[in-house]
Amino acid sequence: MKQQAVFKALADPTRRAILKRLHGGAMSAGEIGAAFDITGASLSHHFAVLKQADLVRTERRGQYIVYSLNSTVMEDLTRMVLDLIPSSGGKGSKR
Amino acid sequence: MKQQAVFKALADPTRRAILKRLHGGAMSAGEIGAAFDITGASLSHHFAVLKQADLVRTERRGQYIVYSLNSTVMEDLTRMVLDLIPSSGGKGSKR
DNA sequence: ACTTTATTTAGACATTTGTCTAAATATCTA
DNA sequence: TAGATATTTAGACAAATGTCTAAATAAAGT
Repeated sequence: MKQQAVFKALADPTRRAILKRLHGGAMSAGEIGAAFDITGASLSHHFAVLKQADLVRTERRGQYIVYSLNSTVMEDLTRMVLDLIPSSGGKGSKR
Repeated sequence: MKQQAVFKALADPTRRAILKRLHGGAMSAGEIGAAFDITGASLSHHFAVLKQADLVRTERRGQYIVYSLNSTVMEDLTRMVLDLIPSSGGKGSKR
């Protein structure tokens, strides 16, 4: 599974901000990057990490590359976290 | 808030395993460490990271130091993650 | 008081991470 | 085709991370 990749991806504040930025819907790399004070190259690196964790999807739209949240993996994330917490009804609740 | 510290702490698989190990209740550092193939010093480092994130509590019990989950912060964690996911009723659902 | 057991601290070291600049690739438009 | 715009890739570099060994601290049992 991609558990490790997902948690690693979430460990960086810029990447968490990118995910939040995508709540409103799909955006191009440039639009997302406008909110951050780092180079496009650094942004692209963060996108790669998010993509590897399968947290975002990409689609080329002409000149642009459009990013969107992968809600499936987002749900997996919820499960992963709940699994970390006791008494959540998950595998962890070994009573 | 400790958001960054919490996500950083969760980024390491050993630390996530430690948290899971504590589901069953409080355990001494040594008991926890028995499950891992790293030195006590490395374990201690992981404990420090978890403590800084306020994910665990410590209490000296004679010769031992006993660790337990801090369920308050665990709940905060849930909120943080849900906040990362759209349409979860949190701040993110700006509609 | 000494010894043993449990845990942390200090310091070193290799690996990973986040950032940058410069160059490459892809697409659009004149 | 040439030039402009958007994004990624390659390579470098400092800082952070996870690990180790050795030494320090704390409590318990003789």
